[in-house]
Amino acid sequence: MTTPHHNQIRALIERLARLSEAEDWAGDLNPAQMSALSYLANANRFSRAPSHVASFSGATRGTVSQTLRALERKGLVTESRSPNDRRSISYSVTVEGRDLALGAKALDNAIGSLPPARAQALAQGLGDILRNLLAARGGKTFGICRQCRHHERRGSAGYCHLLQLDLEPAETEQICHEHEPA
Amino acid sequence: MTTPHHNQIRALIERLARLSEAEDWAGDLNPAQMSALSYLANANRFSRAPSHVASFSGATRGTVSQTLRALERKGLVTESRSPNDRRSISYSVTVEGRDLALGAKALDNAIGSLPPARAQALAQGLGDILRNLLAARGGKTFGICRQCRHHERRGSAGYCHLLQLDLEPAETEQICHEHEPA
DNA sequence: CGTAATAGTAGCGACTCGAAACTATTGCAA
DNA sequence: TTGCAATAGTTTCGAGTCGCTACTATTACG
Repeated sequence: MTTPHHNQIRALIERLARLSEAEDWAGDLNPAQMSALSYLANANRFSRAPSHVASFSGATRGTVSQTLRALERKGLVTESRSPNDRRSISYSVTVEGRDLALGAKALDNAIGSLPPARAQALAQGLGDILRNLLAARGGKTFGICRQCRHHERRGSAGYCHLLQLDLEPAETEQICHEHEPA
Repeated sequence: MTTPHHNQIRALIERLARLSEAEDWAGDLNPAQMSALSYLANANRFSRAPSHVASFSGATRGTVSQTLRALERKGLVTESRSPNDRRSISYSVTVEGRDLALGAKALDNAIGSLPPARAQALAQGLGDILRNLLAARGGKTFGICRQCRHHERRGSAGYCHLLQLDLEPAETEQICHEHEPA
């Protein structure tokens, strides 16, 4: 029993994303690459493996593997194997990659014209939808470290009770694949 | 001057769309095909040409041409050439295509769980963003006939002052490529 | 009339997509 | 300790998207 409103909102979300992605092509990247690059630029050091990107984007590991190779060929990310677990790989974003990932897009400007109160309501509503969707499909939340159940604030820095690790101030603002809502 | 909030909202929109599109693949259609099919299922008889789909989705005519051929091979749309202008083509959605296009998606359920007031605010905010974005890139609005500047209501039916045509009741609820906000 | 604009198509190369089959490493249990 | 299962990532495949450029057909207009 979905009212016309639900279809309308879904249509809006998908059309906005499609128009926004049409812009990515101009910058020598396609949407999947931009999405992966943007994720890597905001993820902490425990969350930059191909499988994390796959889980975040809803794609398979095989597809993500190719996307990351494409990004590496373009000099936007570099791969580094872990000494602990020699199966796993962590990708780092280069300076060029960071510039590309953090650049402002036309959609940002369109959002920026909104009154702050409306933007606030929008962020909340979209956040609710995302949580509902992830709950339904059993996906991870990929939230910000600082807002995690396992996070303990220590001044400007922090501590993760799950990994039992001290966290630098910058790390507490990054995306973590272990994130769980408080 | 984009505040962190703008990036966050854009990230939410793109992630929601990406997760939603990941579902389309399961149903033998890819996101571009589903988007085109969904558009055609809701567009009026003046707005079902390849160039209209291209303008709506932000893709090129060449790309859309191939997408529509794929949909035709799958028996979801049929092409019909116009007797008036023999250059132009109008696509119609078959019964199978309509079932596929109008089926509910997981994202709809996630949206359906929102309180009506929040859903209302969401639809307004997203609509504002879309209008801003289209104004910036000079795109058409592709709104609903009934909400157009050229529309005159005549009982349950209507009249278009631009095309100087009588409109059947069902047509006044469809998407029109000539749509201009009131 | 002829030239310009419009509508759509064809072919190219790079890439995504899922699926399935594959290698290499690590974990665990008998 | 040995052996099997789970995990992490890659490879290959075919279908299809993507922008791009070059192309045909039709229509509009000066």
